[in-house]
Amino acid sequence: MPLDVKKYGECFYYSSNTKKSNMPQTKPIVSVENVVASASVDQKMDLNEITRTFPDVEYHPDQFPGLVFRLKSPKTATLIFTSGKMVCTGSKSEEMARKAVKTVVQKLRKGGIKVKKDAVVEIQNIVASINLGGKIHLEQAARTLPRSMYEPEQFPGLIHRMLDPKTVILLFSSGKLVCTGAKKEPDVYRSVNNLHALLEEKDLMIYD
Amino acid sequence: RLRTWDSRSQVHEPVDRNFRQAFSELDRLKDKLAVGDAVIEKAAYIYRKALEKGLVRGRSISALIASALYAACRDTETPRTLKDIGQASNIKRKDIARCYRLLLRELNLKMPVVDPIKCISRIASKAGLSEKTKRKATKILQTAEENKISAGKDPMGLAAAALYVACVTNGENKTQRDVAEAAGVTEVTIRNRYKGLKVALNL
DNA sequence: ACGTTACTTTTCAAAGC
DNA sequence: GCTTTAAAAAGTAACGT
Repeated sequence: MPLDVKKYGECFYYSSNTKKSNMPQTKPIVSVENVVASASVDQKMDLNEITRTFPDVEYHPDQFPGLVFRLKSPKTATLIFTSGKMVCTGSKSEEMARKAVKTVVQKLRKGGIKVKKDAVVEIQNIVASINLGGKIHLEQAARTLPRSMYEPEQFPGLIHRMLDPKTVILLFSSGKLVCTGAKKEPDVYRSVNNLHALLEEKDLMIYD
Repeated sequence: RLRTWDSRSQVHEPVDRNFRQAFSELDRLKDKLAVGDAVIEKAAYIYRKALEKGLVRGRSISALIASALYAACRDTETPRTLKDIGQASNIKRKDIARCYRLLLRELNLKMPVVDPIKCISRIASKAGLSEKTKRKATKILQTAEENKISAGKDPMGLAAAALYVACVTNGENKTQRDVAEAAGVTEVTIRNRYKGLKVALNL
């Protein structure tokens, strides 16, 4: 469980007498679910050699040019390409993603694969789930939120494209959200706060 | 039938060739889906806009026509599902849905949310249900929307469940399977929507 | 009529077709 | 555009029992 859940668990609501009118009634609970990072060791890699020394990897060059290197801890999947570039998915935090890439490089070296430099890691995408603590009036939101699409025949959530930060947020009538596209964790929080304030402002939240 | 559009086209340009192909396809879909002229004209208008914006480049014309037609149905509140358009056009539902979302984004179109009440007639006629049952189902859905249990749910599933409940209360002998088949949803979906319906309606 | 698994949507990088 | 990887949300679907 993320640190935030415990923190918010103790003091979930603002007391009604101190609540400012423009303030959300609840504090959103945010949980980072997945981090995608790209990395590069800046050298050519022999994927067949890696396949020979690590029997658990998946490498089907006719299907996909990347080799799949899975770690049990942190539970991640790293794609390794012949160029020495990599893509690491499945981390629950930015730091975990960096640690996962380091672990992969360490394992390669222990297996006898020469890797001269340490990998340079860049965070590409962060996916988070959020609970706003109140229901959302979805069809009203579909009419009033700009850059939004709500097509229940195709998907139960409303898709909203936020411009700043540039993220995409999926809104569900339960009051839960999914925020994706962020490159920094603070951008997730900014996106959620922006949207939450907007929903409050437009009277699209329903609290019990 | 498409003389209006032909006269506006410039016969020797590639654009015209594109329009002729597009509109003959639209004409074919018109009969298959039994939609009115107003819907076809709207679809043609949306397609023209997409062409002007260069959205056709590298994309299948048929898929775009089908998507424009779906968009026109949505805009005119003509109840046709992606499945309907898919079967009539022989284009995968997923591809039509993807093109449709692209049209919404790139042309900044805003569609009304599908009203399940508008789906009742189509399902009822396919399943051969009475006018009385249709009226009952409409009332059920009106109450359901007031209790906002519709959010996020497939409009066809909601309408099908309402019709099934209406059949039971009116003593019309139709099985969940009959209604599900007419609506293009599964019996499981009717059962699931029915659960929410009986809570909202104290059934 | 269950339960399980799997698919729908969004995001992003990688190399190649 | 497609291929692969991961993850959440809630709904629908298709299996098997």
